[in-house]
Amino acid sequence: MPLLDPLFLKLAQFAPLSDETRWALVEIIGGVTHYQPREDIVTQGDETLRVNLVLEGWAARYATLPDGRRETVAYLLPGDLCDVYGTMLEVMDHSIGALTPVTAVYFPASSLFELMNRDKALAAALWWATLVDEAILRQWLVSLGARSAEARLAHLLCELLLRCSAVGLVQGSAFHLPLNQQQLADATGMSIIHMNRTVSGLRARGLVSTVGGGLTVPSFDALSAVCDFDATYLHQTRASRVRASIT
Amino acid sequence: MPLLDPLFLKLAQFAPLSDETRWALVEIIGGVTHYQPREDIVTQGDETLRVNLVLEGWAARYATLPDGRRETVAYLLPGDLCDVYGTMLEVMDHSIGALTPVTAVYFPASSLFELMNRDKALAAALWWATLVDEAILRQWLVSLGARSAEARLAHLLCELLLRCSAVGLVQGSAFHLPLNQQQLADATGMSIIHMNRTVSGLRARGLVSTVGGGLTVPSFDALSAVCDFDATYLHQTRASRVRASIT
DNA sequence: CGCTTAGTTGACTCTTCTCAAAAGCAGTGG
DNA sequence: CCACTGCTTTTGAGAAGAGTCAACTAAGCG
Repeated sequence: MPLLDPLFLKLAQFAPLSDETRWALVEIIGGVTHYQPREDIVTQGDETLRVNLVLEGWAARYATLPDGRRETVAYLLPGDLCDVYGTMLEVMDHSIGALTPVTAVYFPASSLFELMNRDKALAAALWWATLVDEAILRQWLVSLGARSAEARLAHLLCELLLRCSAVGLVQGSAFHLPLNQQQLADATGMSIIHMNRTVSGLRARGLVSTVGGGLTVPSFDALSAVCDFDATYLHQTRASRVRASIT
Repeated sequence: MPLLDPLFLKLAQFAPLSDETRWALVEIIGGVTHYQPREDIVTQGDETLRVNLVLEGWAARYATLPDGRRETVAYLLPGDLCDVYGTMLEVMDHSIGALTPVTAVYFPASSLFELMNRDKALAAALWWATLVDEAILRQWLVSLGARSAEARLAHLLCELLLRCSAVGLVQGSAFHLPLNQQQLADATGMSIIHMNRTVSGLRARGLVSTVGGGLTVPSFDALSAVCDFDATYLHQTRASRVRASIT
């Protein structure tokens, strides 16, 4: 079924799912929902009875600070599941909101658990996805703690390019990112003004271009050089890394 | 067995383990190892065949940058397991090193998986621990992205106080942290000099004191006020939160 | 008592933030 | 077709935060 293809493509980086598993997943879909930009998919304090899956568009995990500032701690792309094991914690300690128009489905947590109990290959693939999410979180921490503003942005773009590529969202050689500078600033811990100047810096060197909203990366290799990007932490298989290496 | 008590105390925050589970864990211990400060417990690139458990002392997950700088992305305290599901990824994408003298045991990953398959209560408790680790990672990200240096340090200290308290490492009302300023700087993305000035700032206000190495926190409440600390993300049960609320 | 490590302080530089305002760019309605 | 509006991007200037270099002090240890 094409509906869940982004998930299947993503998990195929670890191991392809069998047709039986795919059908079983389709059968336990609880519903499809559309979200507008800025709309919450899950809000801090919500109970964790559903496992959401983004199919189209971009979303973000974020925390809101007492002064109203928003800090993004993860991006969710098509194929990304939100909190497979979330029911282990009673409530969400942060929110998930749409950044662009988003189409998502959800699975009842109980149905998904039941399926994972029967289907060890699926369980392993979802563990893998959870661990990669954690590795991404660690890399973001390294970025904020130790990389310059420019390297921080470049590293983020490299990561997003590879993640998008894995789910078939990179056509040809250029990668286009549908986020505005405020959204990028929230994720990199910069003010929007500094983000603007950082973008300008990369653009002046031809590493990104800004046409029609968002950023476009013409060459992965050139960009990865400015931030010593090492893709190991994404734990993609060799096959998918080769597919991703379109520069 | 008192040996694994830190782990049992930690997991009791989610749900107490049965005696059977405790004995089963003791039986699959693969070995005990001691580490000196600066010594690696696991090194980037290592295969993930063992699951380490810290029993005494402090360790840290860290990444090394091209310029030699070290960024700490997590602290491991007594009771903390390293990468229960690590075998899902082929190699470690970062290192784990001792900060103080450390005593650790390890479980062969295969034995632990087998036990978790039989013992759903244990599996659930370890999932819980993994999810809390991820929540901590997100909070560190919020700290680095959006909090001031002073709030960053205060938030870290509040977190460590509660985590230590949960495993019985806080005696009386004062909490002592056996880390030096360089180690704290590595974890908060500051230079050691700025960490020194930040510590001085908190000390001048009586929020921490420095006697005989490391930091001591006399009052949790006073410190939590300077960083708007909200302990929800640690997902401790009410019982353990009450126990932890010694100020 | 000298050695080593950790903590402290000062001076200076550079990154990044804040405030403020202008410019570019849709979509809307007259 | 054009003014109007709201949103995003861009630019400037000054201030604050944080890093670097360098030197000095304090504390543990053989």
